[in-house]
Amino acid sequence: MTISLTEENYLKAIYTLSHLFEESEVSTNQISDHLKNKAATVTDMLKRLAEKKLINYIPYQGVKLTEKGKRTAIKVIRKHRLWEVFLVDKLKFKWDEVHEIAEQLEHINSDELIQRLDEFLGKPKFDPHGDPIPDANGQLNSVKALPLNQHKAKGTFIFVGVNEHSKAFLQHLTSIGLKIGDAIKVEEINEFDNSFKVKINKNNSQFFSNKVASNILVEIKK
Amino acid sequence: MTISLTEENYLKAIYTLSHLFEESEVSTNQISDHLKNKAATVTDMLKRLAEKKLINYIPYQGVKLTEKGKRTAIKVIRKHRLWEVFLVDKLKFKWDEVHEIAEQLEHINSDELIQRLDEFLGKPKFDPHGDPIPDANGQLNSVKALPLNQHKAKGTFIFVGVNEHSKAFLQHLTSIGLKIGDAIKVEEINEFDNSFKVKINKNNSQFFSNKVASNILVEIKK
DNA sequence: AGATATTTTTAGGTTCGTCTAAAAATTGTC
DNA sequence: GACAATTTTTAGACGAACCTAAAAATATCT
Repeated sequence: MTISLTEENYLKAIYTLSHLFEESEVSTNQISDHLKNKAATVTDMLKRLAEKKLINYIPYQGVKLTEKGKRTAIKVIRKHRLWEVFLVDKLKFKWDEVHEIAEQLEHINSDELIQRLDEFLGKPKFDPHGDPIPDANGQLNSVKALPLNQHKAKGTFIFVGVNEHSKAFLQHLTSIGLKIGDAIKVEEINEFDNSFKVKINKNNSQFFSNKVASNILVEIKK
Repeated sequence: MTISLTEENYLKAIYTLSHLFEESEVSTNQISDHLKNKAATVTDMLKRLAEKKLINYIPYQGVKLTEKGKRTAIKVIRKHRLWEVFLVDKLKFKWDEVHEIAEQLEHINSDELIQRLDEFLGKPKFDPHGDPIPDANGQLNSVKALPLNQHKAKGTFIFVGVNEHSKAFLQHLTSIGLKIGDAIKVEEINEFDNSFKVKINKNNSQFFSNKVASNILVEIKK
């Protein structure tokens, strides 16, 4: 059974949406917003994916991926993230330039290719935005870092990833001089708007709105 | 105006077929054989390509690429060959394993990607089968090497490319120990069947049927 | 609980890329 | 030059992936 490029994109969308908080059912409208398709179009596709046993679909009740659907989605995500590493590490693209190209490359079909690409890149564990890369068996580094704004106390953190992948946000981080791996020392938390005054790598003072802080994933520095 | 993956494949097919001998018109049946589609399907597509000014099409008379069509076809060929170099040089695929994957990769759409890939690979002039890679302006190294069987005299040649890209043929060449760049010394030409007795790199004696010799492109060794 | 608002599905239509069967044009032959 | 063979096009159909408009189911609000 073959899975079309479009079907792969639906599976990926369902996977992503179902993991936004804890694992949950996904509604037709959520998918339609995410993929910018009409809800009627989504319903059509959900029926076909259910036919193919890639999702469990009960009309009006939302959908969940089956094991098979989940495997397919994770494989696409693996490919996407590996290609992003290739584009940044080998072709020297900036981290805000690779998403659209990886959206195309993720659909290239060849297990051998992915295996060799993975080796060529040194079996990376994270993509350029800090997102974990599933291994060949679909295992994902499950420890999810928390957004900076959920840490309610001052302290020093390591910037390990982003929650938002838009060009605008990524370019903003670049422009203030923040990259994956940098240290972020929280010096003040403003109660009234939950904004943060921080120092990046000891010498670069910056101000983060709560919105920015909510999209910066950090680990506590040991 | 966007050109679909399918349209790109038709343009590439027309380009390839029109350059088999000297530049010539291509018939509906030639395309239908090459792409393994029915002639009726080809006719439909030719009408659409003509609409888009990618080909000149006169019913019953065959087709020719317009300048625009030619540019598009050459770009796809450039991408195909660059990706083949990537697969062989960087990912260590064998030369007989890369065609199908490159058929997919050739449709990835990003000028920036191709430019950077070209640089990453060291701006190669030939792909792993010895086919010339068009430059960014679509210029092709026009000096076409001749098949070994068209040289009617003994002498020493350099193996620079193949006329036939099937897995079976490429594996055959590998199995007899012949690779691009090797010297081929013609020691005998048999008149009755135009077969060749040769020596590869001074110590490897081989026998080439005319069919094999017709698919091996060589230059005279200086 | 009943009325209203929202979400989701159904019904019917479009374009792309394919097909088969039949008709038309071109080519080859005597 | 007429008839046969071959090539090509036309006509009509189908599945995939989208759409709009309308109907049905579910959720919300007093």
